[in-house]
Amino acid sequence: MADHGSSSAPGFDFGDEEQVGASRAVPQARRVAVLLPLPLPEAYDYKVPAGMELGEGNYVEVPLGPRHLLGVVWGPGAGEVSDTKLRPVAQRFDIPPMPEIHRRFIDWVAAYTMAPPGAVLRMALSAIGGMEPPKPITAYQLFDPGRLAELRMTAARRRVLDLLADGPPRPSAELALEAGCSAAVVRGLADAGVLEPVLLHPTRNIPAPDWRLPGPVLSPEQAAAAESLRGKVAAAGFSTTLLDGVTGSGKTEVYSEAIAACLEAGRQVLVLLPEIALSAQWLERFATRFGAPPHQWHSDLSGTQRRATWRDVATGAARVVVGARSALFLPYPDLGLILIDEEHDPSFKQEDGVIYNARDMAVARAHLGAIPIVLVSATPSLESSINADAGRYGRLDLPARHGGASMPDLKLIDLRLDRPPRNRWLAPSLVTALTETFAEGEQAMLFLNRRGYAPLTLCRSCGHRMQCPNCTAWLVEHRLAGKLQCHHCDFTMKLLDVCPSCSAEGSMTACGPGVERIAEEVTQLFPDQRMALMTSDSLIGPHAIREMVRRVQDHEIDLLIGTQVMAKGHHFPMLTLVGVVDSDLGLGGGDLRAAERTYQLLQQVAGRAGRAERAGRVFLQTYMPEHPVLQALISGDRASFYEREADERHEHGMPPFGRLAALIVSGEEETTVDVVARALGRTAPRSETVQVLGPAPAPYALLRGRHRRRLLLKAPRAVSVQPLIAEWLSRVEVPGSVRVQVDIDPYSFL
DNA sequence: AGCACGCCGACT
DNA sequence: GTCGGCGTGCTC
Repeated sequence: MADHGSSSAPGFDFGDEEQVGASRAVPQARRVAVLLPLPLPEAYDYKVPAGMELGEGNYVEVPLGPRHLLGVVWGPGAGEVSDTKLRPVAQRFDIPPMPEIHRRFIDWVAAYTMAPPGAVLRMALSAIGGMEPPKPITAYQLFDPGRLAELRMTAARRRVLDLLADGPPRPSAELALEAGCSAAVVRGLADAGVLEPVLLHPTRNIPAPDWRLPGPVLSPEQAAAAESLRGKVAAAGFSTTLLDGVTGSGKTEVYSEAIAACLEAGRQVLVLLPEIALSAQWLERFATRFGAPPHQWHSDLSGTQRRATWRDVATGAARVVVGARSALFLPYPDLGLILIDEEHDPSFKQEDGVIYNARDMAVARAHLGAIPIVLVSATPSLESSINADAGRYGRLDLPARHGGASMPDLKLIDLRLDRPPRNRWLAPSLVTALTETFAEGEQAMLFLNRRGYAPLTLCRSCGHRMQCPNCTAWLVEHRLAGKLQCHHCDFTMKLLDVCPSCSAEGSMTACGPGVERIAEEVTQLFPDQRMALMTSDSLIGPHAIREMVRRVQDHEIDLLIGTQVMAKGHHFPMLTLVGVVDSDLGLGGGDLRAAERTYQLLQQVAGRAGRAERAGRVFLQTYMPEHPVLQALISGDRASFYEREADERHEHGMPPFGRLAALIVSGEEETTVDVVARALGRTAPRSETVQVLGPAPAPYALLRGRHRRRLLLKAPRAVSVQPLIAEWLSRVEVPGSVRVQVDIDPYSFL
């Protein structure tokens, strides 16, 4: 082949353009490989039209079948498709090309997650609604004062002209506002040729966070940790550090010093948070520390905001980006530091489409970019903790609560001894504690990780249970909405008076509590206290959350009842009592991760109590007070709990000591799904070291109308599982009606 | 991911 | 006899 002229990236030789004479006997079309945001197995080749200059990373518009798509030049054309089939690139967009490191990252994520590269590119591009530069704004300036003579002057016109006589060109709306007239006056002047329209290119003048501002006074421990992080940033090489400190130990202040150091070095910073929408307080603290807000990236941005932010990242104007997991896929030209706050949070794991854990992909991104990454948590994931102990990650501990506040006092309530009355859920001692708290004029919080009124509805007459027709799940009663609702698909139905099975009247009974039912109980017990529900049903959007947080802070509310949305990162100084209604929820099921997850969640909830100078009390209601998770929580001995969990993982070869991958086989027809799942089970790669378990019904064997089976592959750490799985899948015939998803490093061990 | 092509039931 | 269901396959 005659492509010996190709040069190294970035930029390469596309063909014959600079070749002279007879070195190339047959003129070939200049071609490039363009990656499209579709789940295609590879990039497609396109012809480069005469006069168009293309380099790797350029954003282009290309035809595909009947439509036109946005794609990215991924490299030189592979040349496997004949010239006659090639179609030309339609357009090159005039924006900074996708950085080389970002393209390598996309390829890496695709290879790791076993997703088509185009599917990963799709996540990276989903943000951009279009490639057009921001629309110029029409402004007006004085044009021809000579024409003033022949102009019929009015008072309104006079004011507009006076404004423009000593001021910059302004858009008509602005002029009209300042002159106190309508935009028609401005238009009239323009039509008369007195004013001249000029196009202003909007320069987004975003104040940059200022690293020079003095930070808060740090305790010696904080200062030492901050200095260590500053050192990592200065070293400018790959490193992973686990910053481990209890709620209130000042982790944010510490890692802010790393942000300052990175800003000082002139590089970009990415901060990933589990749910940016919930973090108004985080943003406020950032703005206070750095004198300007960071760029935000989350699902609630409008199209315009998204485009602007995307552009700011691409041009490097955005210095600090705070966002949910998808912010990892923005095209940073010069990323110098990544921070993952609440690194243990399960919401970093994306479960649909490309299945990936943003925390792990971020570590890979840091490795590719040779930059430091800091994982931050009060309750680190067992993986990160073990990796730190093994020396793969650095570890920085912040032991104490900063500012003198003491840790809350945790107590177990043994529900077998301290029994709530029939059809009530709060133990007498918890009710007493609530009474005391309200008497002191302080606030309380009741936590129950269950939305709705009751998780199960059954018929007292025949025992019929209300189940979702599309999922293996009970229908949850939402009494406030008057509905039964499935929490896994969009199925809802009205509450019934008559049993659908035996037609008995008035026999349908709510079983067990949800937050609404706890609210009902509390209203009866404390009719004078102001109470609010805080769940994902009642708080839609960041505004609702912000408003609720404000009402609690302003003490317009005495008692909060909520699910885990309430557990995240809000500081309520007057909140001194936390009651966990059901600490055992989540411990069942036999998942090896259940204990860890419950520990993290309850520790986080407990951290809500007593932030200021007031001591906090936490009561955990349980039927199994001897359980290691609960013992670890009340003793405060996290170390031995983690050690035991780590031993168990080690013994079973579970992550991070071994590797896991899950295959999820799904389809609408159960028998076909079973056939495929069994075929995969038969042909599974098995050896002394590699095991495959299953197929077994997936945790929700029926979800959204699709039957699901699951296989779990377990291999030693040293084994690269992707090639094994690729080979495995290639041996099994999968009909189009069945989908096989690969989940590398599944979150659930089931 | 779209979109077209392609074989089997209910309409004019 | 057609219109239309969505199963399979292609798009450089």
